[in-house]
Amino acid sequence: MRADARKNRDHLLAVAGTAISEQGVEVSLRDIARRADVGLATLLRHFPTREALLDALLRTSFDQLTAKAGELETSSSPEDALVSWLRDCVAWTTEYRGATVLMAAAIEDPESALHASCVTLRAAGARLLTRAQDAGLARDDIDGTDVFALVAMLAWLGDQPSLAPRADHLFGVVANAILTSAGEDGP
Amino acid sequence: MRADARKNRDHLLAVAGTAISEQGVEVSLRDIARRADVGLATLLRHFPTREALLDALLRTSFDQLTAKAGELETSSSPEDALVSWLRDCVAWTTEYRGATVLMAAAIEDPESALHASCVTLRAAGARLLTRAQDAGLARDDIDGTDVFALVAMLAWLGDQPSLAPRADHLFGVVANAILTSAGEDGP
DNA sequence: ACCTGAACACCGTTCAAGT
DNA sequence: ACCTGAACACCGTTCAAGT
Repeated sequence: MRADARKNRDHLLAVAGTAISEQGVEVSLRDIARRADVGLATLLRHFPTREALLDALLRTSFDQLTAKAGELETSSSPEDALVSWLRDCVAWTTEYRGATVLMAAAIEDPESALHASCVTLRAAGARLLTRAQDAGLARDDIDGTDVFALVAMLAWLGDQPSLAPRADHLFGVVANAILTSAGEDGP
Repeated sequence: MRADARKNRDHLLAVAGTAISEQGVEVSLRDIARRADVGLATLLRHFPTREALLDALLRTSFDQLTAKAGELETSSSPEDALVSWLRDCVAWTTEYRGATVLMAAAIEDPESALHASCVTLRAAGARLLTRAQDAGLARDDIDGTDVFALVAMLAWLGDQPSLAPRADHLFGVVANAILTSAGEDGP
């Protein structure tokens, strides 16, 4: 890549990051280009779709979360590892309002630029889940996709201004549900 | 209202209903007007915002759900009443893809055309919850807004094509969580 | 190679002009 | 009263023309 192109690309990513943190992932691409003092077509040249731009922005965070899962696997109890990793995932999405919808769409669309990252993330969560299940600490009728869905639901909740105040509390309710043995219906 | 205006209004509602069931609540208003053989400005005259149109369409269903809650309060056990009503709410939203986001926004925005309907719905759910709590069958650290949020989460899940297959299963997980006594952490 | 302005087909909003 | 075409300011996409 030519030096000027690299510079444009990096600058666009920086501007896109702040624009998205301000207005959410549906921010106008034209607006990002304007704020980066660059033609809209230049943005589209570097990132042909909104998802491609998101992927470039999110990949670092995804990699960190995946790495974190690996650490927790050895450093914490199966129960603590799973719950605190889930909490990290949900907390992280608050930086990217609206990203959950894109991630949900990407998880089963191999064409999506976000697909690979989402699959990796799901696998990391699935490993922590399996570990907790093997220790008899998590219900065994759920799998990695269920955990992905539950995280997505809680992240979505945090995206809704009117319901966000309940997000922390309901995280506890859901986490508790995951850690309940399956088949035992209530008290 | 003049006869021709009434006719336009009814026709617009019918067309909007089918358009939304096909494409979700974000369908183009221009498209609805086109399919109704009416000027776009005429649609906007009857329904000044998208939410006003949604409200007119959803009010009937909301009233039915509220009435259903009243029936269940006397006809079923506190546990069955709550769970089957929640199931009805979630099932209903599959008709209106994307409506959950609008409902979440409306529940705390008194200016929204959907506000009153959402508040009524939440109150109906809250009554069923309280009844179950009084019988010692539901955790007592949640309230009507939490239930509204949980329903919204599950409805949102059904809206995501990739996660929808898990919606039924996770409904069971969440329902189970609601019916678990609070404070009792796992087995 | 890389960038860009301009044209395109869309969107929701608004309003003066018609019946 | 009610309806509507047209103008407006936006959006993302595409591409011929520039450097």
